[in-house]
Amino acid sequence: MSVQKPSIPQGTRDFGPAVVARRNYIFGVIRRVFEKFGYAPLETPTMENLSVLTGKYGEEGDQLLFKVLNSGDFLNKKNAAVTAEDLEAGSRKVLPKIAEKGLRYDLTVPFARYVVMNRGTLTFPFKRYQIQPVWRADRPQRGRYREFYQCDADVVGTDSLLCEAEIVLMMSEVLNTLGLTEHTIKINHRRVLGAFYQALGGEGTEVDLFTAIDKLDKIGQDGVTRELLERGFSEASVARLFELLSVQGSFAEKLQQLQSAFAAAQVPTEADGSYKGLQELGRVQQLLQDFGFTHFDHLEFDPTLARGLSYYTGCIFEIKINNVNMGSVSGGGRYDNLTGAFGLPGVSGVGFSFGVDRLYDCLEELNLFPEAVATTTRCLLASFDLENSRQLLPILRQLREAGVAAELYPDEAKLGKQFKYADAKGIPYVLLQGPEEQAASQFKLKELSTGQEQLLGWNAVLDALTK
RNA sequence: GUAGAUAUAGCUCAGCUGGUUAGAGCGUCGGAUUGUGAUUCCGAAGGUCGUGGGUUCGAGCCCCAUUAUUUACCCCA
Repeated sequence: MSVQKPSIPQGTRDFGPAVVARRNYIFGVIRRVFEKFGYAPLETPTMENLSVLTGKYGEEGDQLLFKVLNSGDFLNKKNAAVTAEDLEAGSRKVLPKIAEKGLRYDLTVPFARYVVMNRGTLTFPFKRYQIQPVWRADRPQRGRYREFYQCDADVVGTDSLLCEAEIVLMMSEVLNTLGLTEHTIKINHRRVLGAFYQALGGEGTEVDLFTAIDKLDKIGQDGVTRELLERGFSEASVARLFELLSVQGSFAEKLQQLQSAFAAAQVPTEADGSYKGLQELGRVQQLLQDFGFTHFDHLEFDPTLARGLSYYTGCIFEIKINNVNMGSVSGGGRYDNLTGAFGLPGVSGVGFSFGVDRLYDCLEELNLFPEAVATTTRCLLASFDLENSRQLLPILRQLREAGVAAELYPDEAKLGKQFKYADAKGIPYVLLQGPEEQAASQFKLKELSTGQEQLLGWNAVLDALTK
């Protein structure tokens, strides 16, 4: 039998020790911010029933679900789960009979399911964060993986715009703590997009309009124009749209300009004469100001921001790192009827998600990972021979009892090899006690970064390693 | 699903219009140094050139197929 080359599935990765340490650093920053804002941790199963997942992400999303094959021989003649007629009818008919579970596609839908299942025991408003991997059967490419981590924070059970404001605060704090200062937090409102659609007089479909608008910064005005004309919008409407989108200036100025533009286009208002989308965006900005938010230069009202997920109904968010060519590292928004699909209507939720894998790629490209964090071992005990190793074992124990991460080189090897090992692993100290030191009842401690060696008594060694 | 690119040592890559025994850097291992890493010097191991077929006196190089990887579109974190 020939030896096969090992491999891992497309779009998945191994994470070596150094990478895990740096990923944990990112997780730690995000977790601390979430907890500081009062969010509690939640974990849900890797697998959900397909009935929970399907139909929540649109037709494309359903195709990107990883399905888990049922156990058992479903083609067995007796008690066959799949009949000849099923096979005749095609995969649509066969699939539900051979797969009833799937890997989670995001963290929001499992969260909604959890809320509905536990509604009796939860205290509302319920704030939860969740840091777990999700899977998508996508074509991998730059910044896109088939298995990746999301870090979600969501609130359900309140309409308060304070939640939206706090999302901006959390986004800003995480990015600044990580050193990703060249970022833009983009915010828009689904009802603003809706108003655009109304201002154009009801041609085409909302979805076509929104997905086209969303691409503006990517394919430019010409590209968007071409796409809209193909989708049945008139040239006059497209011209009108770009007039509306051309608003300039500060957050407040853009709101003001759109207010007048919508009125001029006779877009219907709420009973109180306002446009809800614009009004809510204004309130969020006001709340941030009252809180003392200081990074308004990184917050942008972007009327072209659309985002694909169809369930957003209020504010929508997205983060772009400006000095790295990478898709968005975070996104989110409000959904008025999050739990409706599971039989609990009228519960509003708002939340957002960080993509750790993309954040990692950004930090690496910009060289923003702090030094250190690499190895856990602080001190390597080097030995001269087996007898010496035996004598070092109690020393090893005492170091560990003192809380010093320490290891003894397990094989009989030359000192050079042992030092090389420490160096390669990033271990800062090497401790040894050969015949010379033993005679003097002392130890030799070498700090690899400086190359300095000291002859020390046991207490001094402990001092040096625990300080 | 659509389109392009790539595949040569553990890693990153050279390899001329097709011509002897396929190279470099890094890494690994050994030695210079049987009590000292990162630095220096010397040496060694390591390749069915992704796989299968074809053209040719001769193929890492040309042609066809196939697989894998990767980039872009769609969509998204």
